[in-house]
Amino acid sequence: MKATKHLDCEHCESRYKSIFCDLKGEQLAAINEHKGCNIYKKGQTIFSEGFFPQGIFCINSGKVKIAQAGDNGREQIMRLTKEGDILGYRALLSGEKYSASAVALEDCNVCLIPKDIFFKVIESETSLSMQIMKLLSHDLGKAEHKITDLAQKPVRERMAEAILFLKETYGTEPDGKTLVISLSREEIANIVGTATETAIRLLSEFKADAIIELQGKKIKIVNYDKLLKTANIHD
Amino acid sequence: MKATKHLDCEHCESRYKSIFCDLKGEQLAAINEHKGCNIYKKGQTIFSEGFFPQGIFCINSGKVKIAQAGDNGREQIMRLTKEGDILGYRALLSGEKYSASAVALEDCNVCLIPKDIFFKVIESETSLSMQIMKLLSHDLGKAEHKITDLAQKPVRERMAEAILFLKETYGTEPDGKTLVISLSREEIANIVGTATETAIRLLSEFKADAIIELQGKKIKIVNYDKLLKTANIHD
DNA sequence: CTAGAAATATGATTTATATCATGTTTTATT
DNA sequence: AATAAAACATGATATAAATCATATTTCTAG
Repeated sequence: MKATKHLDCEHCESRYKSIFCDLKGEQLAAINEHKGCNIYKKGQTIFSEGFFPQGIFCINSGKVKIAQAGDNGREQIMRLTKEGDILGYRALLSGEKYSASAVALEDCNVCLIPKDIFFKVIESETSLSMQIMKLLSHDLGKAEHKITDLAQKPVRERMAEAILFLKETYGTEPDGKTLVISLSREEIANIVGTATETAIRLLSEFKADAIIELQGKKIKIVNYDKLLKTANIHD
Repeated sequence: MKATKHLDCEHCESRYKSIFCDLKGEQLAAINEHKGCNIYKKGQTIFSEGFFPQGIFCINSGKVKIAQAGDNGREQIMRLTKEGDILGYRALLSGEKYSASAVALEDCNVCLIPKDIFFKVIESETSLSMQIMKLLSHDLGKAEHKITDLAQKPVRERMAEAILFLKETYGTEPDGKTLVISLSREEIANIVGTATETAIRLLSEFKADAIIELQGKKIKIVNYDKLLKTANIHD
């Protein structure tokens, strides 16, 4: 982690996509003045499970994974985030320790808003509270869906769903097929909730079934319909 | 479902344990005036997955399960609630359809606050927003923990954890050991995320291991330490 | 009070998936 | 460029847990 030149909130491209999109004037100025900006290199930890939050992080650029460590040490990836997303709000708002760690998947520019400033702004701006409630309840919906999946769906379906999720979250290259995000097989396994070998095997199977193509860590979806069918999603 | 006599919010015992505990005066009056009170018999559905919420439910008395239907029709129980808890806020706040159904586990007294009243009160009362954010982020933390559990822990450990969870949620009879809540084996399986037969077998095993005693649907924890150890919980 | 239907229990069998083992390729480091 | 280390790949095997099958008990409705 390394401090970097101050990124101005008012003209921050990422802000428009964030929960702070409606903020202006005094409140925006307060955040802008007190926040700190840092660069995290790929692989660096932004915050760690078990610690108390000191504020809330805004991602200006870069991708981040939020993962929980299971008993056996194996990580479970809960969420993947990108520019415009905020990090660490769950723990901050519930008054608990971080229940997961945030690790940069690539070089990131991240700002930290101190907690007292954040709470002050929340109190004076009802629309922000609403945005956060919306965000939290959406997250909760996703999490609950994942619970049902894990409890009921076979790994193959979950793998297909995970690939769709990666496409949805980070999009594709101009060809509309190759996923922008590059993850290790182990990380993919930790999204799906399976053993690394199983994940590798399934990806090979999908390739053999002409659903995807693989080169290195890059995944190209060559038969979207079949992938969708494999995921077995209803509604 | 059957309308019942109006329950007065101001003197509602359950309210003190709820997110509405700090409300008073005008806002409380508004809710009190516009809400409806209903009785749900055991087994009746309070709201159903896939529908848009019309308001928020307050449980005055009774226990309720919140469950999601998986593809195969099998239910996954997400949460269990009791008097003082509110229901249906996730969908209402995210602006989505209900992602789960709520079913009475016993006869319940439930009030419904229309959504426009609810939103009006939220806007005029910052502390309520904070309460809701706290509630949502706590729920989210629980859900994420469950995801890691499902992905990584064996059924036996999850079953032990589920029994501890039932004790924590609904408490015990005066003996301090017998769980107050009675669930079918199938429902227990749907909390743990396993097949009904497996749940039955595990309960029999726990009994054979002198961890619990069983009579009918009643579960008595006779060796709490061993149960805790079986659940294999750290921190 | 009895018949039928659920729910519970338990055994036998199958199957999905984890684990173990080993080889190959890719990536990082000196 | 050479060597080590990590990531990837794939086969063989083990095993946890699902499914299938069939009693038995408990609940429910007439």
